[in-house]
Amino acid sequence: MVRKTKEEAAATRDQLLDSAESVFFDKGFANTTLMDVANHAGLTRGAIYWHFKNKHDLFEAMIERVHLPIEALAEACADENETDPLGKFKEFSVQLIRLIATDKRQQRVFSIMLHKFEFNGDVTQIEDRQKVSFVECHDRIKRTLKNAIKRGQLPKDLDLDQAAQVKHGYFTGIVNNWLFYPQSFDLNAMAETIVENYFFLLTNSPHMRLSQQQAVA
Amino acid sequence: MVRKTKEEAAATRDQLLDSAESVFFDKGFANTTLMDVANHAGLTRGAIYWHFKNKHDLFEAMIERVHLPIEALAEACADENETDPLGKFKEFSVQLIRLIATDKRQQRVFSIMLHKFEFNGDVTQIEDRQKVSFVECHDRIKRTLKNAIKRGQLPKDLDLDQAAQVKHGYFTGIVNNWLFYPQSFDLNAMAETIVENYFFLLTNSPHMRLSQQQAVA
DNA sequence: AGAATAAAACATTCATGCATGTATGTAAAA
DNA sequence: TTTTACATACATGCATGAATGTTTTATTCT
Repeated sequence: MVRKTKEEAAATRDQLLDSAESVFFDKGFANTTLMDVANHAGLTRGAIYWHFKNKHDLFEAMIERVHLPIEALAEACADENETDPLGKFKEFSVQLIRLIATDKRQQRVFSIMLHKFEFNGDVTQIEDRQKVSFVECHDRIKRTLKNAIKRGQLPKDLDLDQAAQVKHGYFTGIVNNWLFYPQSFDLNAMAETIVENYFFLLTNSPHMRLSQQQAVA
Repeated sequence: MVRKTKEEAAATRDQLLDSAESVFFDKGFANTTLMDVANHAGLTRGAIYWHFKNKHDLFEAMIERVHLPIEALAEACADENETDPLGKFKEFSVQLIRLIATDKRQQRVFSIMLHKFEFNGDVTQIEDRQKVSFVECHDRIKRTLKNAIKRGQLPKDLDLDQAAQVKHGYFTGIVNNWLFYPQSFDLNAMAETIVENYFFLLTNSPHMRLSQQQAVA
């Protein structure tokens, strides 16, 4: 039983990615063998080396599979022509938290990224990719907030950079903690409150505004 | 040149811990060899196996060295007899961020914990230790806030659990992001603003309060 | 249309290197 | 003389990557 058709081959590839998610989540990235992944899929290492260049290539493919659709959603919030950027942003933020809180696949992949994978000196490709996402995310938030200011939804002297930094840190921090210790609180139930608190800061906190000197400069 | 005196042996142990910090930070935990650590210290693996049980034991010792003093400071904030718990808490929070922002050793160790080490199924000891710290930290924050409420520094209907969760997530999230990408913003400069924003939420955000039903129950 | 050929989609086998743990050696301190 | 504080040497296992094998599908030639 070799040489499947194109669709069967694609299914095999997905199987391998599913296995990678499962095994990386259970054993951690560095600690899992490609044989582990292959066995879990009922295949051999030969299949992995056919579909992917190596272990890191497999990892990147696994990340991309869940990362791309989320990025598309986030990008929609940052659209200049969006007439309710703040509302859209708020809605997206709650949805994303809820998604992570309920979808097993998202939980596994995010958990792997945050707690079951380590950055080491020689594999800069993955770290670089993460940094690009990091910067893009920060930029997207800033564009969204800028549009919200333009449309009078947020104060004009809002410190955009800080607001973006706080949003990114605050949200990922809470998700990070929950993924590390899911029993510690109910993420799904807290989703709205978490988001509301951030937007409360945006509109009300004097510490989120540009200082006089910064505003002048 | 063997058989040093007690003090020299202790110095060797510290050297090994220093090397571990440096090499783990550069190459990641899983990717570094005990020979790497030994070589960096100008010693051999024999020295490591004398002072530590194995690689994980070395790791835990490295963590404890920076963890213990910080925990002691945090515990002081949670003291019931503290007359200004909120002020102490705020001061400590700023100091901790500043410490991480300026002290190279703290940066390395925290960075290793957050980005250069992964949890794998078989080594539950380290993960369990982290979870204990996690719960202790959460409990400490709650005790501190409770004392602050008792002394009229915070509203009585503050949602303690949520406030603790937000604090932990928000702070570690921002530090996490900065350690991952230090060039992205100036953590030291932002320290006070970060903290002020959290305390603004504590005293002003309606979403940080217990809902009527929760308050009754 | 049927045969021949190529190429896809894996499985199997092989060679290599390297990290770990342990066992043993050794010199100085107690 | 024993024990400490390491260094050196050894045995083991295992994961990787590449090489080769195998079968079926797709393509081309006649």
